[in-house]
This record gives sequence, C-alpha cells and structure tokens, in this order.
Amino acid sequence: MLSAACKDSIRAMIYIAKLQKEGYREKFVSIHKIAKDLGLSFYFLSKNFQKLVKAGLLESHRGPQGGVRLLKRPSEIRLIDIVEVIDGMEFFNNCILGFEECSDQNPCTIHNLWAEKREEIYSMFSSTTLEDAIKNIDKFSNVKV
Amino acid sequence: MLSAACKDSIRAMIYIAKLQKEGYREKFVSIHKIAKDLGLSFYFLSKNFQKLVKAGLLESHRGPQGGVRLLKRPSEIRLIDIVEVIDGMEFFNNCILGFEECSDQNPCTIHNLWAEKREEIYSMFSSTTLEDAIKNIDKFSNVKV
DNA sequence: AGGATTTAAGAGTATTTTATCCTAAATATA
DNA sequence: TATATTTAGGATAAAATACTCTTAAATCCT
Ligand code: FES
Ligand code: FES
Repeated sequence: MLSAACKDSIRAMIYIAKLQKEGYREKFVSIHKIAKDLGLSFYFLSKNFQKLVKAGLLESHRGPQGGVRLLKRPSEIRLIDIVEVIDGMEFFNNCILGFEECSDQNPCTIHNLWAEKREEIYSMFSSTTLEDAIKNIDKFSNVKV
Repeated sequence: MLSAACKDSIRAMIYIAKLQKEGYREKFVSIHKIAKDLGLSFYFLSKNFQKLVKAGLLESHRGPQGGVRLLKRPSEIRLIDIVEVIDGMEFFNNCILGFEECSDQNPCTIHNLWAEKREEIYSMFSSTTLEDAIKNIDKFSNVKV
C-alpha cells in the first residue's frame, strides 16, 4: 500500500519529531544521522526528503551543523500529509479493481464495500499526527522506531 | 494495495461467475473471450490464471470448447482466496512501516492503529464472495464489470 | 580565503512488476 | 487421422520502482 519511499519517510519524520521534543525551529538534524539511526539508506532517504522540503513539511540547511527540521509542530503534521507528498493520493482516489473512474455514480462490483473501508483508512491517516505516533512510544513500552 | 495482476484476476473471476449463473461444472469459458470482454491483456490474464488453476480455484481445459471454469460455487469463492493466490498475504502480515516483524508484542509506532484497520480490510475481503459481487450488479443499476 | 561538511540535483544502475511472445501439449471435431 | 482451437510454460521485453553515485552549491569554521 505505501511505497518503500513512503515507509522510510514516515519513520524518519516520526524520528525527527521525537528528537525535537517541542517539534520545530530547533537544531537541524543531519540526514546521515537519521539514516544511520533508523538503518535506512542515506541516498534513498535524502532523495525522498527533497520532496518533503519542497512541500514545506521540512526545512533544510546545508553545510556544517546543517540538516533538516520540521516546519510545523508534530501535532500539526499528519501522516496523510507525508503520504500525499511521497506517494500521492491515488490510493484514496482510484478504483480498487483498476477502473478509470471511482465514484458512487460509477461504481465497480465492490465499490460500495471498498469505498467505506478506504474512507476509514483515510481517516486514520488524517487523524494521526507525528505527535500521536510519539505518544505511542511512551504509551507502549516495547515500540520500535 | 492490490497488484495489477490481482485486480485483473478478481474482475475476471467475477465475470466468470456471472456467466456461470449457478457457478461451476458448466461450460468452459475461453480466456480469450474474458480478456476481450473485460478489455484485459489476454497474455497477462492467461499467465495469472495459471496460478488460480494450480491453487484449485479454477479448472482449465485445452482444445476447442476449452477454457476455464470455477471449481466451486460463486458463494464459496471469497475475494481473499484470489488475493492470497495472486498477491500473497504479505499485505495482511507485514508492518505498514516496513519493519521485519509485525505483532502486538513487537509493534511499530502506529501498529495499534493500523492493525485494527488492516483486520477490517481482511474481514471485508474474506466475507465477500463472488456471489456477493454479482449481487451488486443487480442491486445497483450502474455497476461496471 | 580555504577547507570541511552537508544537502540538492540529476544521472545512472538494479530489481521487481508488468506484459508479450513463442513453442509445446492437449483435445474436440470434421 | 488431420486440423483447428485452446491452455501451459518458458523466455524475453518493457516499464515502473527502488536504490546508488557523482558533482554542484551552500554554509560553517578556522
Ligand atoms: S469504482 Fe471500484 S472502488 Fe470505486
Ligand atoms: S509493527 Fe508496524 S504495523 Fe504492526
């Protein structure tokens, strides 16, 4: 469902938010460090981050002490924002059976069932923020980041 | 979420079920006809069907008047059965953030949220049969197959 | 100013998925 | 039995995705 690029990006964003307690306008975190700490490819991650920077979710800074930092508070960045930038909204707009159009007016044989579930997934991603994810780290003792 | 191969296969299975009103042990339907009627690639579809035949969801027959037909009643073939054969169960077993393990004992930061939604998607696919899909064709006037 | 650090950008490579093609095998029917 | 029809399976090609590398630009620090 999520591309590898999107999975990496979400993990990284959560990690940045976790480092920046209050969440933004703090020290820049180097992409190299993030990739190393999370076991991700530096090359792949820095490439994907370029989109998040362009989209205004991250601010980047070059040179020593450079890196990236959030442009909003963790409570203001939703998972769906990241998904939209990296993967786009195709998943939430397209027919699950591959038809060109997907709407109540032009449904496929399982549209009525799928559209409902899909809406719930959308709700989940749009109601969950980086702050919510961080809270789970404390809430559950054994969460992996 | 579903691969192109899986989307094609589900549509095709629903179409076969629709042709075979009572559902199985009827005339074979040629793959060529199915592909033509649904606007799918004959080559791609026949390749994917090989898996469904091996898995026992379809029976195939070569030669004139040959083709494929269902091995069970449409009410006995669930969408999840097709998904499992074509795409596998990775979607329902793997962590949405890409971690190796996914379980309540070893959760990622959004496992608690995602596992619930994923379970509902699984329920949808495992409680919907080819017969249910066909019924929607009659139930809603404008359904595309 | 000069060197070190760090992201940006784009080109390049690898892998996976999707799609096509070709030949063989099975089989109905004329 | 000969022929046309139809799937099986292996091989190949094309496209999409994932990943890497190289060079450039910005910026800090001495
Ligand atoms: S038309 Fe198929 S899911 Fe909406
Ligand atoms: S561990 Fe990530 S979804 Fe289960």
